[in-house]
Amino acid sequence: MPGGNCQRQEWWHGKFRCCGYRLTLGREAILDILSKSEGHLSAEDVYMKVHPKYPNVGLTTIYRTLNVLSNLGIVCKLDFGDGRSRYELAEGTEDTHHHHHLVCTNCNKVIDYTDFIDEELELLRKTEKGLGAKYNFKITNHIIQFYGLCDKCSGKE
Amino acid sequence: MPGGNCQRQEWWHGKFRCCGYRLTLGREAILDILSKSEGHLSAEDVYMKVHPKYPNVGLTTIYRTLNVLSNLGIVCKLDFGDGRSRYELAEGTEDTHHHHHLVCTNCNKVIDYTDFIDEELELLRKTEKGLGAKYNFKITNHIIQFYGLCDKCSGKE
DNA sequence: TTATTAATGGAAACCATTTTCATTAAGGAG
DNA sequence: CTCCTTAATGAAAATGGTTTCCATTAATAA
Repeated sequence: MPGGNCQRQEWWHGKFRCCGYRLTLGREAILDILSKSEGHLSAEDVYMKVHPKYPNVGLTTIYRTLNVLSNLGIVCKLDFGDGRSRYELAEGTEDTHHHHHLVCTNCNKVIDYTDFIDEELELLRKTEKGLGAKYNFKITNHIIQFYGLCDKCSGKE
Repeated sequence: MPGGNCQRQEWWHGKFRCCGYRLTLGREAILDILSKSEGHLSAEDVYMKVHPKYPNVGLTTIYRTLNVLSNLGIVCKLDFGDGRSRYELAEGTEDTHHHHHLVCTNCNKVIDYTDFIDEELELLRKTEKGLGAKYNFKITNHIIQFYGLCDKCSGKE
């Protein structure tokens, strides 16, 4: 598992290569943005961040690249119920700490939390192993999300 | 918590009433279909099932009703990454057993599983309580999903 | 350097979902 | 039971995130 920026690039490089993908400027730009931003970016968010530095990278490429990255397991595609997909670097991509989400169903605010991670990891490991074997499923990722009303929204009613 | 069909209807009736919603034929039809079907229905799935018996219930009403039911916590809105939302009766709506999903990112096949539920429930109870207090979040629902490649799709590579 | 073919961008297409608006009907008041 | 208020509805149109098309560009292997 890579550590620094250089090694990380090498890693992506390798992942791309061995799957027959070409490493282009646009893709590197997108990976760069993702690794520098805190999660939950929509395709358009990524576009807005990439555009100033690389004005010739179109939104279509953002979508295509995010799909590729998602298929490779490098980014995780999320849905918070606001009609657009969100993307963040998947765990295992160094400096990404294991976390999950608390989503307000009213204002769509999202809180990352890292509590109970140890117990959670224990259960997840067991579950992944058990389910993987039972259903012959090759598990690559998981999502845990809690839904409810946030501080402000629960007060309003 | 209601048991039979009659009591269940009473329960919905009450939930609707106390929130100022009117109980219409269309809404009852939709609830009826949801309670008779195994989960993971898209809005259009519901429409197709409701239509033969109630041809004058439009797709718009299906969407509107599913939203209302989702807000009331009667149904749970899910996303399996295939571009359309899925709905199923939320837990706590009797005969709905606590379960989660195993989603194939290649063919979108979904497997329900109920393994490790006891340990999971323990963790969830703790997490909900802890997070609820810490962030002053009123948690009403949660989702746990594992992603990966199913039996068939992992063999293909 | 050249040839092959994946990658790209811009425009158009797609399609699930939402909005609009005129009409209908649920449910409380009398 | 009837009337009245207003939520609910359906059909059509609008919306908007995402994908597809296609001609052009550029990354990689030979």
